[in-house]
Amino acid sequence: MRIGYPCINRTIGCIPSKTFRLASYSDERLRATVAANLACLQKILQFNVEHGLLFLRITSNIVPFASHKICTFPWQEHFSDILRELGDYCRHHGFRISMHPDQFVLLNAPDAGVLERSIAELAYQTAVLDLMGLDRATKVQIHIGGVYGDKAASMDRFVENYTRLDPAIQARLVIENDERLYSVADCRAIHDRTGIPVILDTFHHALNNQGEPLADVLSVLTKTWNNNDGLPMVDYSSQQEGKRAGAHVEHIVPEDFCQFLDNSRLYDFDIMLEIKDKEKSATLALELAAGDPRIVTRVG
DNA sequence: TCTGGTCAAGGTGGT
DNA sequence: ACCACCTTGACCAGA
Repeated sequence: MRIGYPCINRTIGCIPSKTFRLASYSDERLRATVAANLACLQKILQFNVEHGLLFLRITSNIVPFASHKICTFPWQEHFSDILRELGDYCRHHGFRISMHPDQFVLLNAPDAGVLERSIAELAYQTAVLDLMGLDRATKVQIHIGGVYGDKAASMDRFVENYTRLDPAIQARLVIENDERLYSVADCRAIHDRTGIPVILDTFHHALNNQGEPLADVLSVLTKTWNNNDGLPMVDYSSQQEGKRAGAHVEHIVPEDFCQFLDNSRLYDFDIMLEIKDKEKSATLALELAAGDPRIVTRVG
């Protein structure tokens, strides 16, 4: 069990998701931005290793506009050395990273253009991980997508479009339950038809479920991951008091997290903390989990 | 230097 | 019809 957080570190003073407006695109602007983003990513990786946080979600914005037509700069070749170095660093430290394309990636979109742009984005994110030389335990997580007025047909379309993907994308793709449309049971149904591993989002599950207790869900979902896929992944968060249902907390709620650790004790997985204060809560989570035999903070 | 309107992309649900 | 929300706010024109 590793503990991580998404995208941004608020302590070290750099941002790995610098971007710019499409209107100000130039190859030089892109090259400079990506160089800065990768330098920042390297600092975050080092910070995490030093703090025993061996898990990190990389921002989709590491290469801005990478899947947009406007981007003709050969960033893959230009940054292959540094990407490889970062990947080597991860491997050396037993560090796991993941990526999570945003809400525009809809593999079950009925619209051909939306589907095409979605696949281009998946290809970009997969390419980053491939260039880092990371194995197929390094995942790209998406939701099933929209319902489009017919959930069964939309699930069929997801399966159909998945089977046509490049195997390099298929090898990294995992699906995650969402808080409104596709529950854990729906993801499991997709898994049964495709073999795609399922990420449990505990917070989404609390908002959208068929009454299954956490331990039951973990029992089912951890089996959707095989050896090549690495340890199962779990996204953890809880409700911010006083905000709309589904709003992530600002800071980890220790009692809730400890209860989660206890309820899940029979299963091992990596935890992504979707909590707004990022590394601060992740560090506390590590302290709260001290003594839990699953926890790994250092490799080699 | 600071701030407010706006930013590639889609779908949903609340108003 | 319009708007906020989404894994993450950041960019930039104008004051």
